[in-house]
Amino acid sequence: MDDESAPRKGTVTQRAVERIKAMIGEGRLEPGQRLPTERDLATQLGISRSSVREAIRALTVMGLLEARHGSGIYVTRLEAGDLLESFGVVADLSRGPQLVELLEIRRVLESTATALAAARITSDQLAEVEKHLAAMNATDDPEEVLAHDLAFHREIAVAAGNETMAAILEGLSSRTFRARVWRGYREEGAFARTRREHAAIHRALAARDPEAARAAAAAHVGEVEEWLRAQLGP
Amino acid sequence: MDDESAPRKGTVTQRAVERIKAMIGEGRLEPGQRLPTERDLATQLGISRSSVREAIRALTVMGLLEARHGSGIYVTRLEAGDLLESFGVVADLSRGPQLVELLEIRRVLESTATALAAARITSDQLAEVEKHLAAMNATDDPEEVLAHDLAFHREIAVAAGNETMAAILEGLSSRTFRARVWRGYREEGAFARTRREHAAIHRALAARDPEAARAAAAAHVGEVEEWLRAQLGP
DNA sequence: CGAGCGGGGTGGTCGGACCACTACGGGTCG
DNA sequence: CGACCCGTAGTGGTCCGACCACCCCGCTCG
Repeated sequence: MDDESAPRKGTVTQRAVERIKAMIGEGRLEPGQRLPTERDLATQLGISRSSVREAIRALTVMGLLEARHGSGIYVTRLEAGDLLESFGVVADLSRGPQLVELLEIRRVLESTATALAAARITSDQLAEVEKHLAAMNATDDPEEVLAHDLAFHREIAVAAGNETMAAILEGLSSRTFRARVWRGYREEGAFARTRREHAAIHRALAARDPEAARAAAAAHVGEVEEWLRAQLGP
Repeated sequence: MDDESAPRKGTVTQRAVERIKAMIGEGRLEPGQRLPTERDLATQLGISRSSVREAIRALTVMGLLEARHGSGIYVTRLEAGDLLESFGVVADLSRGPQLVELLEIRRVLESTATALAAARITSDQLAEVEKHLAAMNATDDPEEVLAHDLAFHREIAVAAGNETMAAILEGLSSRTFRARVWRGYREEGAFARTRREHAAIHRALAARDPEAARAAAAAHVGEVEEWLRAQLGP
């Protein structure tokens, strides 16, 4: 005796996923709100706890829910960062030509974000960018350089004012992704060139020059892109 | 007595996810390959079948695995379409300002893709685009118009030659997403304008003019973007 | 009044049973 | 001889009940 006429399509778990997703989509479940117990959900949906758990697992991976051991299940803030967290696996698992495609996308988005940032960045944010730029140039530890490199671009993406774009770029620049590509790249004397490119980006930001910023960012990513393309060619 | 030193961090299921993901990342599991049965995997990983199932569910949502009832579990082709399938939920669940951000991203990517398509599109692909353009203008059924509209842009994205970008745009144009935004948009006499914009895009493609194509696509998405921004403002 | 310590409730894991479906092969019929 | 049908073994899908690990909150005791 269900409260609703149960759709007969798909597996039980899939139906549960759709129903919970719909509840969130319709606003019946607010961000941050706590869901009923797994056991209660099982009763309400008329399915077993195992199936409920799989549905929750699926929604957790999608970034809609968050399970806290011993506490309960909660709806995430539903912000870009939450929903695009799993986007990074694409970058981590892509290979060959697909890596070039990803860099092409990153070039487009990164140049746009940098241009927007040039027009909107605040003094505080600019200071933060400069901090990472200096730290990047002050050390030779590849790990630390990479960390500040990531932070450098992340700060710029945030300054662009489009959180969703920043989240996507975050995924496209995930640690393992860049580590994989740059391992070979950096060994070809690209270190100095990278510094110059970063300096150029910073200069354009400080000058509040969107066009220069767009060009500098596109060139920066384009360098890596071209190198990768050459690696795959022959 | 495990075969490997088991990392002690995180839940059992999460560890299983990481291990299987790593196997795929390292190439030990090829695309299309069949995995051991859930029962065997449980034994090999030293965990219960329930946990294995949750791990598989997670990897399925990520687009890495595909479970076929009665047959087995298989690695997907690992192409952009598989991995970005769940990307659409972002578009379906975003609201308010986040919708504008998504349209901003779509404008950037769509204009780039259309420009690339103008340079690379084949005669066959162009004919396909024209087919959807004609079909779109030949009917008044909103459902059918929307379907051909989607196909129109999808064909262009494919012609751009970047499958990953096409997959992202596919998610950014998901059926429910556009239906939600356009419900109001279309009612404001935007129907005719949309036709003109589509015609302009097609003209630029036929003329193999990337710059014109970029501008037409940017204007097309920008129209909706501005309308949505205005809706949210006051 | 505060720190420590429980206990109840939550998600996490486990094992085993059964169901639904697919794939494959042997048997049958034309 | 070949195409078809059907049974069966094996797979993922679902369910159940038990127990574990952890968090939160209130109670107690110093």
